[in-house]
Amino acid sequence: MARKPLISPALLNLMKRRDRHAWTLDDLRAGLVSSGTPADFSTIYRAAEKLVADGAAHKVMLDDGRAHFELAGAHHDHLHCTRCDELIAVPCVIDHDAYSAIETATGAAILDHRVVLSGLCPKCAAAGAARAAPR
Amino acid sequence: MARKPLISPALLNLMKRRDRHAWTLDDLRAGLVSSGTPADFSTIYRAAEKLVADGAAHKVMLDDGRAHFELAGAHHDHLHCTRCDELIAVPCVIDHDAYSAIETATGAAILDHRVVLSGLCPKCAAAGAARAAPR
DNA sequence: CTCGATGCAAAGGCTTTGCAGAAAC
DNA sequence: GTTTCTGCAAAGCCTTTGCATCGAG
Repeated sequence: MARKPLISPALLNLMKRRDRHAWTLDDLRAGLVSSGTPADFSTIYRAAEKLVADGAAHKVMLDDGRAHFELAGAHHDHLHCTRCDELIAVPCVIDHDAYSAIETATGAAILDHRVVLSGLCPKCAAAGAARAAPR
Repeated sequence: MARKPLISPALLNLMKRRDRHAWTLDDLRAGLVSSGTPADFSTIYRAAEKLVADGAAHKVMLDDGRAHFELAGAHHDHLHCTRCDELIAVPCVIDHDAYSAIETATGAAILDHRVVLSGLCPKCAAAGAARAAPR
């Protein structure tokens, strides 16, 4: 080894924050800046990819075409708020009976799944009930 | 109105083919070429977006960072084959009890969901059983 | 000196838009 | 003439990579 990594641990630390579950590269950079350790996109990108490769984080691609990184942990699904655009973790909603039924019926080998619910997060749903939902 | 659309109907026709469920812009262009109606990316893009806007098609973003278009129809989920890279339609695997439980528990307003199972499609699973799964 | 981490800058891949020409009315 | 579809070309947005540098061992 040759040089002590500064960004990777800073990223891990950042991603532990509870006010956000998933981070785009932009989010990560902004977070690093505000925590006093600004870094280049390429550095953040490489560090984030490394976390994914090491299994410490997951990469989720949303319909906005951007990658969202999150800490690895207990399996969960996602709720993408169409109003505030945040990605929130929710319990798994997969019906495992249907799941395995597909495998036996079709012969497919399902290794993993990814669910993204879309709608309003609790915060926006509450706000939307009073005001009016855009879009 | 002023000019008769050539590409939109050709797209719809193409997407009805049963040998493929979801189409990237590249797939669509290749399909149009082989059906004798080649078109520009921008034209295809605009026609596809129009189909989506009209509700005739859906746009699904996968982890490869590319948009996949499919005809709108009965709700279904997806299986993304990690070997042949195709996107296959499978029955819905959502547990609607868990689904609504989240809504009541968190106050979120879930409008839609998107599931992408990943693994081997039946064809590749069969092939993989004999040979050996790469990746 | 050697090797990994970092920043800068440029390249890539796919999507999206601006503009002008062509076709239907 | 007016409107809309189309192709060409260029711009954009993010992601990804090449290269030189820096710093710890």
